[in-house]
Amino acid sequence: MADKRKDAKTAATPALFAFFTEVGIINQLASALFQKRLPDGVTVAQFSVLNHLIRVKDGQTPLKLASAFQVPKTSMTHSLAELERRGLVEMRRNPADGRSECVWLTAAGRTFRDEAIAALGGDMARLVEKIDVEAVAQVTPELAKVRAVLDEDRD
Amino acid sequence: MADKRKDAKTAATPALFAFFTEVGIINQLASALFQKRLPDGVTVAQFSVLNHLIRVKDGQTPLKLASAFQVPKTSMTHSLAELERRGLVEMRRNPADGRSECVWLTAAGRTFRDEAIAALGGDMARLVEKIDVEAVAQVTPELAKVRAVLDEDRD
DNA sequence: AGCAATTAGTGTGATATCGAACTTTCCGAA
DNA sequence: TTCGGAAAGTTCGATATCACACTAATTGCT
Repeated sequence: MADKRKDAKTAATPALFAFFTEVGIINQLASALFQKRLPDGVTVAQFSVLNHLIRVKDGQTPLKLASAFQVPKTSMTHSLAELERRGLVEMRRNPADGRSECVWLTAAGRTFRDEAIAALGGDMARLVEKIDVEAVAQVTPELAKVRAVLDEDRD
Repeated sequence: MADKRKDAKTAATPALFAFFTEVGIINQLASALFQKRLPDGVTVAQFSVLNHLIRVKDGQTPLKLASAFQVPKTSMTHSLAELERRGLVEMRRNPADGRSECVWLTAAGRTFRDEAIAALGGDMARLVEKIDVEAVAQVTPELAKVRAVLDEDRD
């Protein structure tokens, strides 16, 4: 019985690996597509931060964001500095902790995010023609589950 | 009718965007996890090239690989130089075209790839406990379809 | 054959990302 | 309260990635 379970697990690994491989490729292609639509010097990474602040919540500390994105804090510092330089986010003192700051979205930041998504409209419309959106919508919750597991598993 | 179809498409865009967002996060977390298991200076990008050469076929030109990964050829040159420095791939003249070279896996390259995947064994076993692998295996073909569409759509 | 246009790859300089060491601030224990 | 350790950011140096310009080789057209 234990053997049988172990075999099932061993057999499961390639399935997981194949899954992650597909995810990786899709991400690569989608990111490249997205990158083309973003204005001049804005990175997908920078947009992702902006998007995260809207999707989840703004007012977070840089370290919290670095942890959320699983990147070193130095990288986050850099991204945030660029976003701030563009006036898309604002750094304010953390009233609860003098060591840290909080990242707040500006009105320009929210507008920028909306416009960036809108700029994808043409691509999305084209893809919708070829992709079974309903099927995609159905698998998304399963992806969210996997994401939650990975998110909880790390560190 | 036309309006209805257009509405359906407009409504589909957020669904697609949500899907890509999940894919992006999963990729980020999985890559970070993978990166930790790779020996010293090997990047996920380099491993991906190695994996691609095995999954698809070796003997391809650097430009073909750059196109496959949607990265500039200069980046691919760099990755390949590093892989060659480590003796994981081998560059040979292209008998059919004097301008280009072909990338071939070495025995060490194949071994390296297998060991890298084996090094993930512990993580995979842990994840298998928490992830519904059967569900994941079922969505993978759908991901492959999306990947194929994106792959065909570009350029 | 000869020449223009195309293609494969490299060299260079700029930016992104990263790890390690350092500064400042906070927290908890004596 | 004071001091040692932990935590948040920054600075710095190294590597990865990228865009642009260039060289070398091939292809196609006449």
